[in-house]
Amino acid sequence: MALRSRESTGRTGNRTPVKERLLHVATRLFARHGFEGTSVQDIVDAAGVTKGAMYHYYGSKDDLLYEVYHQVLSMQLSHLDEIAAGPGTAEQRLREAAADVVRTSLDNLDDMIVFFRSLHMLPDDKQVQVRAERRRYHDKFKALVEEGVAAGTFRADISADIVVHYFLSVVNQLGSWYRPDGPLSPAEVGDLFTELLIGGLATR
Amino acid sequence: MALRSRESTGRTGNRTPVKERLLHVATRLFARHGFEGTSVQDIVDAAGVTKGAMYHYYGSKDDLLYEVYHQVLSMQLSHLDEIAAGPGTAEQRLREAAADVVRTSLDNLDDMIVFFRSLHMLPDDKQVQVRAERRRYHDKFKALVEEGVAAGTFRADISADIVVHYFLSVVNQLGSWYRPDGPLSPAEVGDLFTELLIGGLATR
DNA sequence: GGGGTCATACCGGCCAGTCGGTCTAAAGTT
DNA sequence: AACTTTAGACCGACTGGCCGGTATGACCCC
Repeated sequence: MALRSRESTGRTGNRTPVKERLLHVATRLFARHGFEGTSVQDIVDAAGVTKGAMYHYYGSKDDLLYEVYHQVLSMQLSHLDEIAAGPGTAEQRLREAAADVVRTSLDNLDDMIVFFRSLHMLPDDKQVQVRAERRRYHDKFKALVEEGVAAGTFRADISADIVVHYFLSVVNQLGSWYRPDGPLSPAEVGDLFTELLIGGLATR
Repeated sequence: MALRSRESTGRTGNRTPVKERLLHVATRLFARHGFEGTSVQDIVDAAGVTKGAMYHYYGSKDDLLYEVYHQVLSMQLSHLDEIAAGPGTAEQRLREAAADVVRTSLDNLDDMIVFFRSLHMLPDDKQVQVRAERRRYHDKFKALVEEGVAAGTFRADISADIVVHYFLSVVNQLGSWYRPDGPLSPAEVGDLFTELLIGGLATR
């Protein structure tokens, strides 16, 4: 053996670093078979390494799961920060934010599937962290809605909290019905859902 | 031993039949800890019986899970059938249907939590059955939307399929944020969400 | 005395995590 | 320039525990 053709890990022609490769295949497997339905052995097999490698980079199987959450959450939160602080009326920025969160979720469908299905498998302390991040997103989104209400653009008889729960539910469930090979692109779905949201919010 | 104080299963003063009690505690535990996070031992302990009892009434752990789905789905489908066939305009009936599905879901929150989180744990054949039932619900709901579009009440530029996915997502996610001890009753949430849906659908 | 209703003991399999070890390449050392 | 040391990257056999499911038989009511 030992024909390890330099360039680090060989076997298949896969050249992405082991650590990221592990996270990637783990996300995929978690999405397909669930967290509990995926053994560590499955993951390392799919990544073309062994358990030693995985436990070298990650402290536990839970760690891997946490990384999935952290990655997608921090990405979406930074998007929202940027949009909320940008120019435009409250309605314009809410439209952007809504379309963006749908689009990015559809672009990372596997992460979303894992997200809404396996949160409860995390150990309590990490679960608290995730919920806190999620809450920050929720509140930021809510602030946008409240701005629109204050401006008279949106109806005031439905609390912003409920509206946000309403719309983020739609986002979190994307993975349960959307098929990438279907007729609608992520951007199209984003636009349609944004329309439905704004329509429901608009004052008559 | 053998101080079984008649009245069937004794230990605690619980008098509901064992079979239903098992399903009930199983639902509760599945909702709290997930399907895979709940062992058969946990279930029978909580029900105050032993494994012998459980495997007497149910063929497997999966069976228990399937019962949860079947129960809530058939209930909601029969509701929808009745509403759709009832009197009123398309909009009126859609309002009723939307409010009802939210209300009944909130009244059976544990079932909903299990529902959207553990479907993938079912063996393939049962999963197919559940999806078929779900599809019937989806299609019936969709027909209502299409009726409203045909009548000119709802906008025609958003496909009914997307609208149904949109709203049922909201329903399926209820378990992830609603707290029974919160400020809103199930009926209130139903009304608010119905408003948001109809508003988004209405022609301008 | 037979059918329904459970209890108890037990098995085989899987699975997260561990641990000692190997390989390699860069960093000192002389 | 050869030689040693060190540290990171990764391997893979092993284990201890849990978990779904089964086999067998006791108890009770008709």
